[in-house]
Parts: sequence; structure tokens; C-alpha cells
Amino acid sequence: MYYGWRGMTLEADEYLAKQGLSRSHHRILYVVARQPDIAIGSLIEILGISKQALNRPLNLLLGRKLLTSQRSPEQHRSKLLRLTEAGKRIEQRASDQERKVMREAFDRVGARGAAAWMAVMETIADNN
Amino acid sequence: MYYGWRGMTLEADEYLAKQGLSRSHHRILYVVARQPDIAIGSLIEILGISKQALNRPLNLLLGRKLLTSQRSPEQHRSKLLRLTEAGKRIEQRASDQERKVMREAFDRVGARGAAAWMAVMETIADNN
DNA sequence: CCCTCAAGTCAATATAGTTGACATGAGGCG
DNA sequence: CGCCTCATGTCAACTATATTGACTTGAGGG
Repeated sequence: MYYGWRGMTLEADEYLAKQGLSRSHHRILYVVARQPDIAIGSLIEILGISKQALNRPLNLLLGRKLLTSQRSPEQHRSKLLRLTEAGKRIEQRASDQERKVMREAFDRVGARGAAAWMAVMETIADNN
Repeated sequence: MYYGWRGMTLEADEYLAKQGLSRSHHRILYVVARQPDIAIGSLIEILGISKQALNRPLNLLLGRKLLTSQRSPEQHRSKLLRLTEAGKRIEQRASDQERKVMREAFDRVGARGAAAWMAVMETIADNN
């Protein structure tokens, strides 16, 4: 399973490295892509890291204008994160490298096999 | 997939932490369990880390007498590693925690589903 | 005696996280 | 207005796990 994880992320990591980013940046982009306007606090909870650990990669992404942050309009005190067009592009390309690997593997086992794979992963991921 | 990996290793990691060990120690024990009398150089290659990185956890395991090392008898200049009884016990208990999680997940999808899961993992692990 | 190979060790550095303490900016409220 | 709280931001010290480079040790071989 360890090697499976490595095999899936290998090409995406190479792509990210060329952009001067790493896995932690991708995790942030990935979460924000799937939950636009997420607050920083929620992001911290989802990623399961401290705000200090989030700070550096997040600022880098903001500085590169891959993400924007703005106070919630007329509402809360939290800042909402959103991908810029450039951010979307990078997130997609990195995730696509991973999806490509998965798609090829799923093609070999068919739809039922793919569904079984998902079911197994969900079951063990629940094991918290 | 990340959460799947975490779910699988979570309980094993808790057990290992109680023994004052970590994932890296388990990796060493795991490899030696499956390849008794392995040389240190081969272990380094399999784990894919530098000898300096291996040094610390390996010495800890030797110091705790979970592993033994001895010069190859009348043969080479390499040292061969082997688990002690205590080492086997710890390795088994840690691996059993992981296998338990997998077995439960496999039970839900049946033999064909389990085979499909394995096939997918092997395909993506090959992606080097 | 010298060379080589496998292993062991020392030091400096990188990466990715941690905890603790404190600062800032906005809203709610008496 | 002044004070409290919440969400965020930042500084510093520390830990764990890895890296590369340089050097040592111990066992054979020619």
C-alpha cells in the first residue's frame, strides 16, 4: 500500500517540484478546489495540521496568486479562500497526473473492480 | 487514498508508539521478517533510504535485542540481520493490526473485490 | 602492505511538522 | 467608548526524519 501511494503521487510530485511546490501545497489547493470559499480554520481542521504549519505554504500560494483570500462579506471574521485561474490550472494538472494513474489501473479491473477498490478504501479510511 | 493509508496504519502506529517505536522501525522489522539473514546493504536498497538514516532506528532495534546482526559465516564482509523472538512478536502484533483492518474491509467486498483491490494497488505501485 | 568493500560514524543541512506566546483586526455588547 | 472574544497571523524554539559529504573501521584478497 505504501508503494501504491508512492506510485500514484510520483508523477504529480515531479510536476509540482518543477513549479517549486510540494505535496503540502497540493493538499491545500486540492481542498480549496473542492470547497471554494472555505475558511482558514476549516482548512486547518481538514488538513489536520496546526495553523503555524499551514502558514508558510499558504502564504507562498497567496504570494504566487494561486489563491485569494478575503474577509467574508458583511458576515464573519473569517477569511475565505478561493483558487485563482492559475491556481485552478496547477491544481488540475497535478491532480490529473494522479487520476491518470488511477484510471489506467481501474481500466484493468473494470467498473466492478473499481467500485470494490473504492469500497475497501472507504472502509479502512473510516477506521479512526 | 491518503486517508486509507492513515486508517490502515493508525492502530499499528499507536501500538508501536507504546513500545517507543515508530513507523520506520516497523518498516525495518517488516522487511527483515520477510527476508531473514538480509544484509544491511540490501535492506538500505529495499527501504530506499541512506545508510545514515537507517543507522539510528537500526541501532535502537539492535540495542533492544529485537534484531541480531552477525558477520556472514566464512563468507562475505556483510552483516546479516535476523529477528529475535521478541522482535518477531512485536513485528507480528504491529502487522496484525494492519491486517485486521484490511481483512474487515475485504470481508465487505468478497474475494473478487479483494483481488481487484490488489490488482489496482499492484498496477499503480509499478508506476515508477 | 596496500586496496577494496561493507558497514559505522560525525557533522551540517533540509523539510515538515509541533507547542507556546503574543499581536492584529473586526464584531458584539454593556 | 471600552472591553471581550474569535479568527487569523507571526515569532521563536524544538522534534523527527530524512539528506549529502567526509572520514573511520574491520575483514579479505592479491
